[in-house]
Amino acid sequence: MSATLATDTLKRTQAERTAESDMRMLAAAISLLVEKGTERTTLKEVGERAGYSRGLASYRFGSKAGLFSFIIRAVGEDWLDELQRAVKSKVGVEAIHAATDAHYHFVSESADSIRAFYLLWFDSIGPDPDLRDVITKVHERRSTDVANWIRAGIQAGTIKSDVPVEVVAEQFCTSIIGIVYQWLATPEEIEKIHKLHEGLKTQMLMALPAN
Amino acid sequence: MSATLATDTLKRTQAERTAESDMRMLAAAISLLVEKGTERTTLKEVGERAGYSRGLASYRFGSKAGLFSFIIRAVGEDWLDELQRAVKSKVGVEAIHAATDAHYHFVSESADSIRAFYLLWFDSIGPDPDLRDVITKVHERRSTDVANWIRAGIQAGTIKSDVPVEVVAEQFCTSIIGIVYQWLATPEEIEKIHKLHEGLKTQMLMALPAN
DNA sequence: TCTTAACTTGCTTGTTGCAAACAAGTAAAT
DNA sequence: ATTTACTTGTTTGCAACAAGCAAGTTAAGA
Repeated sequence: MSATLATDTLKRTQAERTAESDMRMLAAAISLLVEKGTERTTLKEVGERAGYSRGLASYRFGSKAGLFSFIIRAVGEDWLDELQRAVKSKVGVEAIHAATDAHYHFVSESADSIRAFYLLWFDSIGPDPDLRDVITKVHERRSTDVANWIRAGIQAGTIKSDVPVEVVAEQFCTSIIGIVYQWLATPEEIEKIHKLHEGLKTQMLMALPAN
Repeated sequence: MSATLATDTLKRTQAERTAESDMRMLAAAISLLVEKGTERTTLKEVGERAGYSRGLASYRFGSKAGLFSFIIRAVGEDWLDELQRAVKSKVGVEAIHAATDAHYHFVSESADSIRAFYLLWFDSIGPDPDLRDVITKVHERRSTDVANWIRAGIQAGTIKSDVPVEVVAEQFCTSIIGIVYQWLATPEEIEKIHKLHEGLKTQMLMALPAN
């Protein structure tokens, strides 16, 4: 019993305790979301699968919506950064293509955290203003990232200066959402998902003409 | 009391009885879905708002998933037909543009039934195989409709014969889904929704080049 | 500085309210 | 009379919250 956790040799600080229970409940929630979807994921089971009591998830996150927005924050931040890293210092169409490739890459690897993240994304349509706001924030962050890549392309002279930057950025993000829906609905058709990503790349190529 | 329903003057056949309760529960469910979303719509309230007992919706549809797939069938069929009617005998890019315009038109009119339909559409990601199958069917129907418009355009000679028909059709449907998500998430930004529809039209124009 | 008492925070258990699902009954049509 | 539409009773399970227990933290008095 004392050997279940490497860090279990007594005297953990309170901060360490919550950090660990947060991490373990996050992992438990993600695996449950992937297994059963948002509806049938229960706070009770999250706590128990994490190795705690049935009540802890409720207590810590206040509500199901609270847990869900915690997950989105935790996974979302990481992931936006990951996409940025894939793009590195690229600009214009190159940046967008790199981001699209990276997106397909992560999706095809099917990391549980990404799948859970997008499950919650589509759950946000419901009238929990809590969740909705968090998603809206992630969406805006993504959209401005894309717009900035386009603007940088214009400045670098690889994209005509009269393209409607924000509109194209929104189109890109909208297409990504559509693709993600397909992926969640029919994860087995990975080849279709790949084609849709490739199609999006050529679509952006046409929407962002060179000078 | 006796005047609440025009058709209430006794002696209705069993078929009429269920047809009416089905209709009234459908209407009640749609209004509840629009007001509260899928999560907080209860079978109890559907029955009561329709003017029946708390138990009827449960009894008739068996489960929440049962009610939801009934709604999708009822609204979905009508609506696919409506789109076909807007397209009439047009083919090729013209047909797709007409369908896109019609889609925007219905969405901007914000008929409750359409909104409820799409709320359920996004709910189908969860692991209710029941709902998922119904949605998949509607999606496939829509996709083949689009593919047929493209093929007809090729036959009519207005579209080059080497375009990947199914891929473009899937791209179109995927973009529509993305746009619908935006509409559900931020219904107040109707101008953005309009621009996304227009953008989709030019996107399809480029994906389906003339001979 | 050690001890220990007061407190703060993490976590658990008890309870309530409510919805889904189903069973068993009543009323209306055939 | 029997099938079919609908209602009412009951069970089960979860979210939400309240109240308690246990572990960690701070500080006063030696």
